[in-house]
Amino acid sequence: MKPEGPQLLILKNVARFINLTPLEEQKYLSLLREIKVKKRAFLMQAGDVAKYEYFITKGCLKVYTLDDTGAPHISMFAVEDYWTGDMASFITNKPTRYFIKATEDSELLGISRANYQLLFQEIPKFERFYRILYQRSLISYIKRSNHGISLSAEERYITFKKKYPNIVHRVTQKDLAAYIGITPEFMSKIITKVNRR
Amino acid sequence: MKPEGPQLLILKNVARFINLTPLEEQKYLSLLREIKVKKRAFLMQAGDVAKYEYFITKGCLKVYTLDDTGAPHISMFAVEDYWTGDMASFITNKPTRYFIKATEDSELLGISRANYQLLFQEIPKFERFYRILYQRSLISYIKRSNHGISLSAEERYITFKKKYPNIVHRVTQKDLAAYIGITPEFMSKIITKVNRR
DNA sequence: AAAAAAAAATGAACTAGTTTAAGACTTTTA
DNA sequence: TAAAAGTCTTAAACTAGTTCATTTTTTTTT
Repeated sequence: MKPEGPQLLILKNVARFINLTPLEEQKYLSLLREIKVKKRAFLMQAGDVAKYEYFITKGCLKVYTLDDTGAPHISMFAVEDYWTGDMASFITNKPTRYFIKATEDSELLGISRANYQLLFQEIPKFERFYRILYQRSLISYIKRSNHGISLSAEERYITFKKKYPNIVHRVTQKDLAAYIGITPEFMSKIITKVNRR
Repeated sequence: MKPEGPQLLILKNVARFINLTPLEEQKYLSLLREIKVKKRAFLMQAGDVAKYEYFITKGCLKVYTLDDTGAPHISMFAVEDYWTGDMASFITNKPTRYFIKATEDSELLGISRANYQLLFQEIPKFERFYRILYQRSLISYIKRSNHGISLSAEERYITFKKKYPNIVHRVTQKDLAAYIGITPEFMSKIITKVNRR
């Protein structure tokens, strides 16, 4: 049986950094599980232990925490061809503080902790794949953590818009505010101001 | 010849995630270069291409950028047993926007781009080492990028103090302010306020 | 050990971003 | 398709953090 649709997408993603033989591809796909979530459904909630790391093949999800006042802080929007999950919980087996909620009907491929570990034994090349994947994520999170601290809200909005032109229109302004780190009211003001130019 | 001092420290750091044979240890150490920098000297300046990734065996350094107003934003303090550098520049070979400056006389071990790549060929286990190292850094940068956006300056200071009790006293208040993302004046106020309790 | 330079403290006037509240608009549910 | 729930806008009063200016304290240089 030939891989298709979602499978092709994840194999292409992996092929950015490592070459797999057809046999290895089969093996890899066999370690993944297909998951579907309806809009507004949760993939994970605070208190859960993260059972999977996810690759998104369709849709959009938001990853967020709630602070002690109950206000949400979004740490990422995950769309097609992105990886997501709570790595800390996934590798330590401790409860997560994150929620992952679909903002559209979505489809994912999940790898369980057991299979993630098995993967490194069976196809050691995946150490390299994840080494490079994490290295790249690290670069962008280092940048984001600097931006969060050093840029104004307006600058952060403009940066986001430039970096993710495809995502801006797919999420609510409220969620965008929770990502940028400001109130929805101030987000509204910024957007009015920026678009006026 | 037996490894000692700085060499022992880096081998111990690596041994957290992978086991090396004595021969592999020798090979690894042969790919590293010892570097010393005096207090206030630069290891890297904006415009340079990052030639090395560094492991600190002694001292303290600050990694920072300057914004368009010339204000510094510190992205990390690197002390003994920490890894640092500008990974984006190191792997893409493009000029960095970072400065790395010693805040104390410091000693480091550096690995060049060529040797970094050679390392993965000669001792593939290092893919695993870096996979785990980057995975862990990623977890802490994701947290930091959320904190930068969602916590008040006072909360960020308290969090820093709790996480790096050994570093707080080693850096100036001004540098701490540039790390937390506030003015030195406001940092001074926060410290007075927090210590008053 | 003195002079110079940098860091820290303090305060007053300012600005970016929050809070609260209310009305208009859009999407979801029954 | 009407009602309910959530989202967006606007505005006034507020607060966290900045800016600018001055003095004191600490560190560095000679």
